[in-house]
Order: sequence, then structure tokens, then C-alpha cells
Amino acid sequence: MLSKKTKYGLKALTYIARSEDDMPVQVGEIAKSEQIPQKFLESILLTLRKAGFLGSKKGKHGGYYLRKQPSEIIMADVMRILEGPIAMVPCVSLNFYEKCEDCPNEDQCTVNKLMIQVRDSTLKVLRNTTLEDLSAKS
Amino acid sequence: MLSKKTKYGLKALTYIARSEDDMPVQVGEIAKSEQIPQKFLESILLTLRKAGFLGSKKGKHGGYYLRKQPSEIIMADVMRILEGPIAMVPCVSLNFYEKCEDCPNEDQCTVNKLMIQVRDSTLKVLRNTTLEDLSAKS
DNA sequence: ATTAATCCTATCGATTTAATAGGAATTACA
DNA sequence: TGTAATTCCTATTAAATCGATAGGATTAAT
Repeated sequence: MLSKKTKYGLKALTYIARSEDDMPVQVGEIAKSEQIPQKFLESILLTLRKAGFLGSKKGKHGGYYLRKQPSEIIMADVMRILEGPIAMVPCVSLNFYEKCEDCPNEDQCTVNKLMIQVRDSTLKVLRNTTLEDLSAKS
Repeated sequence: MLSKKTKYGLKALTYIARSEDDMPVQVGEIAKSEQIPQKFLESILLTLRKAGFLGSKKGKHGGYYLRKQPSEIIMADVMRILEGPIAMVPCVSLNFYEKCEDCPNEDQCTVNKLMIQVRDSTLKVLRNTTLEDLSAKS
């Protein structure tokens, strides 16, 4: 299951990408428009800022803005920050690899084999989709 | 994350498929060989039986056996029973569809669009992989 | 009968998730 | 210079889920 954190994060990124002004977008505005609990959204945008996707401006008339072009914000990267590993099993994760305690030899593990395939097919999609694709109006 | 239930279930199915005799395979044997808590495995195999993948024989010399050819046991179906929906979001699920409470119009939801693509690519793999593929010795 | 297996239900502890609360730090602007 | 508005940060909580365990009921072979 996709967490609400990720769902909200993706919606917020899309919202910001679509806002045409140069003005930073405020959390309250996004929260209201997308029906997201404001305090929860605050923490999500903070995470996205720390990860380098967003910049922020504090104080009155502050808010968040994109730090890269939408075409350079790749879904695989966003998902890893918000949702964690793409892989369904740590022993198959590229960025968060961990050996299974059970499972003596990974090479012969059938779950491993299957999940590598799932991971690769998912990655193919997520690497080829950017925020630009998401925020395209059509 | 793949649940342990699913992981254990897949390993057990593979184990049973590989056992060459006609004899039913006992839970205890699988649990020992695959390092799975026996009671937990019991409940998993029960689920797989109720879903029609396995048959069972009770009492002494009892155990579990496949009810279909391994080539007819499709991973997408197994995953749906053990793990639940393939889709990461209910509003994108083929078999477990649910509308989101937020999100007024699904057609325009960018999360929806992205998750449809992820779902389709995952399904492609899971529909084309059977227990025969998993249990192939090579 | 006895033994050995599946079957079934209930429960428990740990973890994770979604959300809330409260306030500190910073900035715009009157 | 002070006030309002905003991001920033930490802690806490309620609910759900997960993994595992417990205890026994049922069934079948010998």
C-alpha cells in the first residue's frame, strides 16, 4: 500500500509544479486545495526540502518552491524519499540492501528472483516518469 | 514491503512443488527446512488451501499437496490471496477497487495515473510467472 | 486406543502509520 | 519596533497491522 505520506507528497509536488507564479506556495493553500491535514503536510514538505526537491522561504509570504525543473524530478527518487525502498524485499533493494536472516543462499531463493523482476519493472516506470509528466495538464 | 506471510507462502509453495513424491508434504517438514515458525506456516497453508491452490490430508501421514499443475498456479493470483491487492492504491485496484474519499475526480488525479502504470507493469510480471518458473531448479 | 497430523479461534506484543499539539525561529511590513 | 504570518522542529497519541504464539478440536492411520 502506498502511504498517505507519499500520496500527499506527490499531490503537493504536483500542485507546486502547476502554480505558475514565482511566488513560493504556502502549505495552507496546498492543504486546503488538496484536502490534506495541514500539520501533516508540513512535515512532508519538510522532508522533501531536506531531500533537495524543494526550497523554502520562511516568515510572512513564505512557502515552498521547486529547486529543480519538473522534468528533472524523477519519481523513483521521490518515492525512495517518501515511501522508502522501491523493492518489496530488502534483499533485492538497490539502495537499501539487507540480507535476509533466514534464506541461506540468496542466489537460489525463488522469492528473491521473483522480486527482482517486480522491482525492475517498477523501476522502469518510476525512472521514466518525472514531475513534468505528472503535472501536465492534459 | 512484502509481508512475511507472503514470503513464507511462496517458499512453501515452491517447496511443495519441488517435492517429487505423491506423498503430501507436512507443515513441520517445510517449516524446518525453510526456517519458518510452524504455527504461522500452518495458518498460511490453510489460507492457500481455502483459496484452492492446495489440497490437504488430515491425520497421520497427512499434509499438503498442489491442486493444480505448477504451470497453472499464477503468481498474480497467489499474491492477491497472500498479500492483498497488487495495486498500491485502492482507486487503481482491479480486484479490490475503492474510491478515495479525498480526490474529487479520479481522472485528473496524478497519483492515480502514476499508480496505474506501476500496477500494469507489476501485473505483467506476476501474470507471466507461474509456480513452475519459481520451482525450476536452475 | 494411541499417535500424528491438519484445522480453527483467540490473543498478544511490537511496529508502523496518520495525525495532532505546542511552540521556536524567521521574515514582511505597518 | 512590534505584530502577524509563516516555516521549522520535537514529542506524543490513537489506531491499525503484522508476526507470532497458545491451546485445543478434529480427523485419520496403525
